[in-house]
Amino acid sequence: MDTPRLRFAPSPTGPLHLGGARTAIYNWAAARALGGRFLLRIEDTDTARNVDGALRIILEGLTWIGIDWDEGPQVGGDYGPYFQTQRLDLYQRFAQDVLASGHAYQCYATPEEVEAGRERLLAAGKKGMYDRRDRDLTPAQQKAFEAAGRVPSIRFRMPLEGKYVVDDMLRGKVEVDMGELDDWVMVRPDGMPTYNFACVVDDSEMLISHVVRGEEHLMNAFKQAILFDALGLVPPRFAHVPLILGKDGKKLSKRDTSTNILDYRDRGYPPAAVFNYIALLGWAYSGDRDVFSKDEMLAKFKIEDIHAAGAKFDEDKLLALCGHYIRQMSRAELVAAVKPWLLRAEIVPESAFASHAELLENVVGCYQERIDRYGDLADKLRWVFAEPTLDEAAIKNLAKQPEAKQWLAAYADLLDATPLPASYPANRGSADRAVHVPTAKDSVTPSAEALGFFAPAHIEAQMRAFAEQRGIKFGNLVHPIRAALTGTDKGPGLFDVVFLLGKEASVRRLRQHAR
RNA sequence: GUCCCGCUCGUCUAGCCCGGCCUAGGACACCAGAUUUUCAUUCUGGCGACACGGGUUCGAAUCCCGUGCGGGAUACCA
Repeated sequence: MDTPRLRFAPSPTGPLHLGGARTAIYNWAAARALGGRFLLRIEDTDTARNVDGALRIILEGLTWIGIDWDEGPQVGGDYGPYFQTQRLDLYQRFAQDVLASGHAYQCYATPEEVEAGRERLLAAGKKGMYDRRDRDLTPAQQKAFEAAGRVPSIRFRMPLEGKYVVDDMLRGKVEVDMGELDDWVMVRPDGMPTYNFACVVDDSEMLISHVVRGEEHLMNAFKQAILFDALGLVPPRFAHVPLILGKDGKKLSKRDTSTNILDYRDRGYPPAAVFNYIALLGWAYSGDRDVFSKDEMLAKFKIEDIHAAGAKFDEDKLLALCGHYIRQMSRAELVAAVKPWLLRAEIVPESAFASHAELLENVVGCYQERIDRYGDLADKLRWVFAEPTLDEAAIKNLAKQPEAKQWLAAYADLLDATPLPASYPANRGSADRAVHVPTAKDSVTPSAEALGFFAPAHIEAQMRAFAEQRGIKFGNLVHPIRAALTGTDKGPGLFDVVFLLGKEASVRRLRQHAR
C-alpha cells in the first residue's frame, strides 16, 4: 500500500494527442520520481466509440516519446486485466454491493424522460440535471416498470445537501455544494459501467495512489471521491492539470497541431525534443533552464510543481528545441536518425550507409546547424548526389556578373589541374569525398599530407588567390560558383561544397554553367 | 444560465504557499549589431509582463474581496 502507483488511462477512441501525451508524461514522471509503479489501463467501455487500431497507435505514441509502463497492455501485471471491458464481472459485483448498501438505486427512466425532466428543472430556474424521479421508487413501482419490460440503469444516490471538499494537489481545497452534483449513472441498462464508476473500482482495485488527469475531470473527482467514501475506501490523491490550448487561446485544434503525436515522428521531430517540449508545457525544470533530459526531469519532478494555468501550444518553441537537440547529436547519430528520410527520398541507396559512411557523415554534418527536423534534410542535400536544377536565386546569381561564365570556366580549369592526394584511388567515384570535412562545429582540420591539395582549407586559399589574381571581388565570384554547384543560394560553406562534391563533379558542373 | 478552475513579457515560464533579496529572472519569437562567401549556427545588445479596482500592511507580483477576461463542467463520453 506504500508504493506509489500511478496510471495513464486512455480510451481507444482515437490517436494519442498532445494533451494525452502530457498527462501520460506527468503520471509517468511522478511514478518514476516517487519510486513507484506506472501502469496503463485501457478505458474501452464506450464500445460504440472505440476505434480499431487506436490502441496500437496510442501505445506506439507513448513508446516513441520514451514512456514505458510497468503494468498494462503488452506487459501484463498482477492487477489485470488492464482493459475495462475485461473487468465487467468486477464492476457487476461492486454495483450489487453499492445497490445493497443503499448508496445506489435503479432508474427506469428512458433517456428521453431524463431529458424531459432536465428541461423541466431548467424551465423552473433550477440546475439542469437528472430530476431523480426514480430515487425513491417503491418495490411495487419497480415491479411495474420491470413488468413493462424496462431495464434499469443504476444511479448513485448522491447526498442532497452539504458541501464536499476535494483536496487537489495543484489547486488546494476545492469545495462544491453536493446539490450541484446529480445522481449519476454507474451502470447502463446494458450492464456497461460508466467512466466514473469503472474508474473508482479500478483505481481502488489497482491500488492507485495518485491520479493526474485533465482539468475536465475536476467535477468528476467529487463524484468519485464520494463513491470512495460510500465504499468505505480512501480515494487517491488528485491533481487536475489544465488543458493545452491553441495559439488563439482556444481549444487545441487541428490547425494548431497534429491530433496524432506520431505525426511528429513521421515529420522527423526528435522524440527527446518533443518530450522535453510537452513536459515544459506546464512544468519548469528551473527558472533559467528549459532543456532537460528525461532523467533530469525525473530527478526534480514533483506533481505539486505542475502549473495550474492553461498553456498555449507554440510550434516555434518546439522547433527551436528540436534544432537544439539535433545540434547536440554526433554526426553518426544524426546520419542514423535521418536515414529513413534519405532512403524514402531515394537520395542514397541503402548500401551507401555502409560503403560511404564517412561521406554521409560529412554531408549530414554540414547541415547539422541548418535543420530543425530530420525530415527537413533530404531536399536540402539532394544536390550532392544528383545534378541540381537551378532555382530562381541561383539563376539570378549566375547572371548578375557579366563575366561570371568566364570565371567559372577559368576556375574549373584551375580545379581540374589541382592534384588529388596520391593515396586516393584513381577511379574516384565518391572515394575522394570520404574524408572528414571540418565545419565550424568541428575544429579538426585534415592535414595537407592526408588530403593533398583538395582539402577545404586549400580550396579556400586557392579560390581566394584566384580571385585576387584576376581582380575579382571575392563575393562576386563565390555566388555564381555556389549557384553552379548546388543550384541554390543557401547551404554549407562553399569550400565544403567543393570538397563534398569532389573534383570531378565540381569541374563538370562549373563547366556546364560556363557555357 | 449555474457551478468549478485559472490570470506574470506576444508565447512557455521563475518568483507567489512562508509579503521586503523583484529597478520582476530565463527561454522562444521579434529587432539591431558582431562573425561571415550564402543560409544557418554562435555571440552581444534591445524591445517586452505582475488583467483591473479596492483593501490588509511600514511594505504586495506575492495575502483578502470584487470586477473583467479565458477555460472546464453541466451525458446512459471519457
